[in-house]
Amino acid sequence: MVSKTPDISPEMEIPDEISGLRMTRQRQEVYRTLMQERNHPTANDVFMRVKDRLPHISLATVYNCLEALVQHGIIRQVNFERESSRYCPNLSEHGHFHDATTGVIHDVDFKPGVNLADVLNLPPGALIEDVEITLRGKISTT
Amino acid sequence: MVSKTPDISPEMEIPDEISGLRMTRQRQEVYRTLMQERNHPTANDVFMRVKDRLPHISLATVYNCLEALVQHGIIRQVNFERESSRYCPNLSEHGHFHDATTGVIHDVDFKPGVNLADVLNLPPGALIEDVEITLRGKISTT
DNA sequence: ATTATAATTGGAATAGTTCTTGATATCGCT
DNA sequence: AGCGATATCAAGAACTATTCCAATTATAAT
Repeated sequence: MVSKTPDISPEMEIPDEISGLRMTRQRQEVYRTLMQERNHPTANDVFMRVKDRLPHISLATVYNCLEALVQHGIIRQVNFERESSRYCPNLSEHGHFHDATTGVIHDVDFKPGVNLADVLNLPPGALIEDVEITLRGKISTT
Repeated sequence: MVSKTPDISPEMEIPDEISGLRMTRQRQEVYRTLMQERNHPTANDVFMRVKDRLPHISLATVYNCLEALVQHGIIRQVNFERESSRYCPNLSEHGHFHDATTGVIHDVDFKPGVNLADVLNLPPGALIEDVEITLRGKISTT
């Protein structure tokens, strides 16, 4: 993984509120799962994982929690082609490299000092609000 | 639109075969539609448009045609978030800027000489096979 | 405590896309 | 041209990820 964020233990305290979002038990567990599983899990992955700790949670709730977390800028939603959305708690602006052989998704940071507007011919007046950079390919081990 | 490609008239000849793909009547019309409608139409948009010329065509066939064209590198499939896939015949490596106010999608070219590997911290050994760059934002008219 | 608001659940509904099956068309060969 | 093999098409059913809905439960505010 190119980009790192501090590890969170299974028992880590998660505050009652993050950026104005009330952290209910369900949201805490969803968020904790994302912090532990750094492999860009899908909503269903999260669901299965969280069920260990909250056996009564529903998939709809996981979707609700994920959406709330995304809405409040606490996590990011990542889409690959038409596959299920994936979620990651890495908030730094970054892209993703999808290794076609292993299926692993690697976070990809910008090199320091790089500005998208320097690299792309944007339409005049364009104000970027969100960037999604997705690469697919192989990793040569040789 | 930042990037341009030659216009194609409604009656334009389309060869019997493009890059090894047999161009059936249906594929021709689907392809022709994409060449005329440069607004990144969805499969359904294409379907409705093609029906004028081939009233018996089915949506499934449009999907089949689009997939065949994508598979053979004749067109590109573009995804925004979880919306319907869109298709474009602009083969040059480029990204897309989605204007949140108007809904218009602008092609965005790289500035000349830009290499992705110069800009991103790729995982070691990464061989990029496909790039998808999607920007969302507004265009200030002031 | 009581009321109001927000969150959760489970299941039903939706949308986009893919799959299936049988019919049609096209290709390669004689 | 005829014939079998292969590819394509059409129509609708099926599938999957996600969202919606209505009822219940939890939390916050007074």
